[in-house]
Amino acid sequence: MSSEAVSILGHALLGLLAGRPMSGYDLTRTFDGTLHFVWSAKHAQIYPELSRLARDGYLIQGATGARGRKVYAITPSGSEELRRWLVETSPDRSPRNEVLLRAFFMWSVPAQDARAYFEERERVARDALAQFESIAATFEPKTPEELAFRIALESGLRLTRAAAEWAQWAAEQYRA
Amino acid sequence: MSSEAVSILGHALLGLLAGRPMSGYDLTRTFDGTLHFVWSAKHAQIYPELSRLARDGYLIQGATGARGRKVYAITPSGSEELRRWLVETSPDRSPRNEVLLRAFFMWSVPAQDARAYFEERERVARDALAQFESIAATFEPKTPEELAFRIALESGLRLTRAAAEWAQWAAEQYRA
DNA sequence: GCCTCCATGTAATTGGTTACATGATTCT
DNA sequence: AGAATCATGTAACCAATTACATGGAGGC
Repeated sequence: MSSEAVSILGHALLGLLAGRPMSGYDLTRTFDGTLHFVWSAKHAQIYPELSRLARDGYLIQGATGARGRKVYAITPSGSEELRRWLVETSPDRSPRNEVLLRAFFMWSVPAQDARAYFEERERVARDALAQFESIAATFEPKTPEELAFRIALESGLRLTRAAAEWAQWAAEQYRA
Repeated sequence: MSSEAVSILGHALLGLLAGRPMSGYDLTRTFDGTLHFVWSAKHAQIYPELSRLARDGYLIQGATGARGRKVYAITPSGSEELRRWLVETSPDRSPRNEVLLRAFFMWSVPAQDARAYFEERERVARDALAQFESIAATFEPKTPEELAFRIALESGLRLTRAAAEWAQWAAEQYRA
């Protein structure tokens, strides 16, 4: 077992596999797709982490399929570790925000360049917002998993809308 | 000179030193204070990065003061690199969001625990919001630097308010 | 004299990305 | 036959945190 501490990525993998058994390849595509705006991970980080979680008893690896495909499933010990993380610990990471960091230093460039920066930020936010809105328009959650997805989507809608409005307001502060 | 690529932290240091010359110790305290919600860095990362920036000609180190204090100032080459970063490149980091990642997996715990999670998120957001509001109440920007700070603060106000409202809404979705 | 804060640095480790490397299956 | 996709893994490197290590200056 040799239980080492589980990283955030490890917990993310447990969370995804709590839904259904998947391979490293499937998980990699999930990070590229659904989870793109939430967390990211490359296969080079995922495969070794799966090995570790299996070694420590949080996952079991089923029979190897075609093309060497390895499907992992969560164990009771893995479910318990996921639960413990979700209900007994809190997020404490100070989230780094590069958009805001740059905003801090915009006084050092011509007002015209600063304005262009915030206008571009607004455009990017409005594009993302349109994407979120089109998903939300046709999505009616029916399962607990789908409700959780809808809640995450709602965060995207609200925070991205706020970000777009902020960027617009900021651009106006640099008007000549 | 040996110009290597400058990291985001390197650009953050250039941005701070564009305001006024400072020591590594001063910069460390700035990351702990004003920049706490925007970017973080420990002295163990800052000191070697300052050496690198000085080696590559972006900074110059003035005379060593009391207790070995080393004050760095930005050079014309450093100012140009800061400008280039701000106006000719864009933020591309996919921001990781642990709060949202956990929300994704909340279907797997009892509704009561999920509700408690979002209620706690709301509390944390409202506390931060109150802090931002009290700063904003008495702050009237007079210099370009202060305007940039006010714009960053406005982001804090708007995004944190949206986060609090989202968390409240999410908690309601898990009502019995 | 002792405590706190100022001040700098390195070493060890973890987390994450890019690059390297290989091979099977399916589609055209 | 060739291309795209499925599928896994390792090595090298960069970014970031934690721990280790040292010493000066000022206040009590």
